[in-house]
Amino acid sequence: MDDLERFQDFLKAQGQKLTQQRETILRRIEQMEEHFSADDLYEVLRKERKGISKATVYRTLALLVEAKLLDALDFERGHLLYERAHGGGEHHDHLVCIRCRRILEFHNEDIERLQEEVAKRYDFHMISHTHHIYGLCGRCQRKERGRDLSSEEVDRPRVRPSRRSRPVTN
Amino acid sequence: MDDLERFQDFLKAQGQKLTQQRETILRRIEQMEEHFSADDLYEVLRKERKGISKATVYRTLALLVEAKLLDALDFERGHLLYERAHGGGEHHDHLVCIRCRRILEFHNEDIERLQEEVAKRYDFHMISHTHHIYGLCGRCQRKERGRDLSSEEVDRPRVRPSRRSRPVTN
DNA sequence: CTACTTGCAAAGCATTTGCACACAT
DNA sequence: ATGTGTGCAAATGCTTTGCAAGTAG
Repeated sequence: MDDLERFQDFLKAQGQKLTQQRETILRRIEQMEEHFSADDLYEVLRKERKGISKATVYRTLALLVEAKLLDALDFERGHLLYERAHGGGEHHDHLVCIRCRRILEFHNEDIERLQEEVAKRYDFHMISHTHHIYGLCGRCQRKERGRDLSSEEVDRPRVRPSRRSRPVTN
Repeated sequence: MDDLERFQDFLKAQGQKLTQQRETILRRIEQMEEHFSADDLYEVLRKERKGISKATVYRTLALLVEAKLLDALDFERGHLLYERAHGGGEHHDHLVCIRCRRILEFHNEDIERLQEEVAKRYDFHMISHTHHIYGLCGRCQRKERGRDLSSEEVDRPRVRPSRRSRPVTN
């Protein structure tokens, strides 16, 4: 059972339809890079003359998240990023390079377990979590060599966005 | 040395001024609840007839974050929340109740250590991190008793925001 | 058939910005 | 004085929505 069937089942289950646009979008997503924004996807479709509106892109992405075929991630203030869902499998978290915006994934069983304990200690029923580590990836550390890494520009990303490179928040 | 002095020093260091508005805002923040949005603060000031514009509220919050007197948090898609910075002290993370929006704080040294290891393993220079656990606080779990907790309404917060209660993303 | 979808343009929201005026130092 | 800061309103950027027309089942 592939994603398309899964999507169709999901849609049928709520009396919704598998349209041309929805199918096109699902297929195109299979070839997107790991993390993409609604606009990234819209641009790709537009360049390929698929004639799908931005509204439909947004609506379909939301459906795919509901169908658990995509996960929505929220590291960049101002817009969501999507990634293919690792089908019920292992959860993963992210290392986000604040310089080049590259995103690495990690999974650590010990951390997963410890956070369960934390939740229990607070009488908290954990449903999901996000764990983002912000910093410089290997490549960017090397580029930074010589520059002052502790300067606020890196160490304290500002809240006031610079529109070019988004700030990192806690 | 209190926050006001610290802020003044920070401002002076960059040739900026401590204005009436900035002082009023700083003082008012000391009486805000733990986590507040720019708009929460603006509303309070407006009700108290302080005559401070929204633009100034935003500009001042950004300054306070730069001055490390506030931290900006980003759990809710669409707007930032601020909290008083725990002066250089111990970092903490958050448990966010998706039902009542209450936010609890936690600190776990083991997790902190493990994530350092993860970063190292990926040749990543960690600068900051965020770790948010979403779920139901004890109070809301009890209220939920009898309802179907695994229903998508709770288990799979949708991307499509309901405008009233914001969705949770990963 | 007929309810669900789409495209378009307009609306929303939180936040930022341009500008003329006001104010700390 | 003079460079900063402020209020206002307009601009942004991403995302959602209303509505008339199109389409899947």
